[in-house]
Amino acid sequence: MDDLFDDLDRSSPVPLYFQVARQIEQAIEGGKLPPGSRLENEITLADRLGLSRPTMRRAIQQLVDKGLLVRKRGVGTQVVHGQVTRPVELTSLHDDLAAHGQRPSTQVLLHEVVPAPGEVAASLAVAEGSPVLHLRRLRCSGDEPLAVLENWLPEQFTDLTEASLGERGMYQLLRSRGVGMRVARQRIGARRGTTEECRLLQENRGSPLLTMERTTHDDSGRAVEWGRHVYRASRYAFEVTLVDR
Amino acid sequence: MDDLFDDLDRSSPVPLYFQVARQIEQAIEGGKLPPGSRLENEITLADRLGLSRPTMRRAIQQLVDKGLLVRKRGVGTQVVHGQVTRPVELTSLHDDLAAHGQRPSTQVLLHEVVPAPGEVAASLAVAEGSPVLHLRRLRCSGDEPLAVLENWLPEQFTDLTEASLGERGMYQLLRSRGVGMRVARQRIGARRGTTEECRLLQENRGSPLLTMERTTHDDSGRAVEWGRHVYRASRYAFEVTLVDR
DNA sequence: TACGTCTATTTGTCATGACATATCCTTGAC
DNA sequence: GTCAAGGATATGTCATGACAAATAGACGTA
Repeated sequence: MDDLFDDLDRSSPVPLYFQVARQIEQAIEGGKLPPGSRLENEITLADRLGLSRPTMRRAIQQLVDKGLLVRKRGVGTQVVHGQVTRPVELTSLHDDLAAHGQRPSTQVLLHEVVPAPGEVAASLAVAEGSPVLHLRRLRCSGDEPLAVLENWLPEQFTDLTEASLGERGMYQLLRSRGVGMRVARQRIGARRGTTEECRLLQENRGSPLLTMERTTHDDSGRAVEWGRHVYRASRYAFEVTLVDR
Repeated sequence: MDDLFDDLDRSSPVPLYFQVARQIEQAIEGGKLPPGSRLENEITLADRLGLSRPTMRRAIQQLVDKGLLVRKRGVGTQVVHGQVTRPVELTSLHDDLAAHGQRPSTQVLLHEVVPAPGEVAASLAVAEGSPVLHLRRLRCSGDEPLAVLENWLPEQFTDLTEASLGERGMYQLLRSRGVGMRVARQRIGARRGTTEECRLLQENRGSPLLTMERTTHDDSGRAVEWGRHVYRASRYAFEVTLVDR
């Protein structure tokens, strides 16, 4: 019980609360903290690690937000029962696939700069008619088609090349240009696929598809991207963790 | 700019950071803080309200988590562009509908206590074969059917009556019994509806439906409920806000 | 003009200390 | 034996103080 933690690196740029959170998370994944088990109280833990209580609290809170821990006032902190799943985070489909050991590939179906139509302009909060980059891509995992991704990006990104989009995910490209994406609002629904969508995705005509509409904002609050995606319902699902605070 | 805030009530049981967060939120909704506008720096704000900086930070952070604000080190805090939507929270469909002024109603299709099948037992983290309450309900909004809700609850809730479930939402019932729900993991997908589902939902045969599988845990980390729901894709969608921290 | 440097501003991280409050368990009274 | 009161324990809230680091703008130099 006592050797749950390795030493902390106070010279590292990685914040202390983050180092601690990761160690607790690993302890949970590794079975050292089985589901339902109780953590020591935060004051003792902080003491043992030579940390202040706020720092310790922040580490624990981070895992509560991830849905791994549950706290109850006057009682303590416990590990949540049940299998640990991976929640959706602010990543792209491309990154998700790569992280799961898949081999993502992309085929650019459409790549054009057009004047922003009304709906697009409203979602991106740019002037109607201002130049935007309109993309339509087919995303595959291995040999299997997985999703049709349609996106619009504001003027500052109209120089993204078709070739670069074929190789690296859109989020990766944006990040490498120094864009700090912070918030995304998604709307997840379902509908029958169009004939063309089903053809692209190698599904039978009229198959049910999972739809996702998303606006992503950067660290200045400006819209960076608006997208309408359709996924093969037979191969894809969204996972979400909700926490009440 | 200066009269953004009402006075704070230090005797109220509502935490100060929460009172502040709500006031900022109202200022955003009311247009006093338009999209893209910058907040004063947190030290000044804290001073003006007679608060400490950590408390002010916590208020702001709460709104960042909700996707309303965006912060950037060395720069400041800004209001996110774009329409403000309501993210899904840890509420039931019943509560959601009621909050939107709809008139939710429920028809209990099935209400039985059965020995937990393997899959259910695993999701609820109870012994296989232990008694569980198995529910199947049709949820309507006004006159329109909206979803078929199938749920399993562990032994301690097997005494929930069919009548009570017809009147109040399941989450409401659980809360009134002192259950503090804290974490839920959802998996959102899509598929074609079965013949019976489509009949219940008054959809054409084979219509696409939005599916949701969910496990809810209470503040002790124990599973409280496992559910498999199907929603009419033509009338329902999930909204999710993701924040990168 | 163009470029790099310095500085002011702002958020990020961390420590210490205090009191409030929910919960559980023990103890004691009836 | 049952119920109520009280204490122990843990998390929740809040204040104060300090330093680190990223950013943007001003300034000076080539």
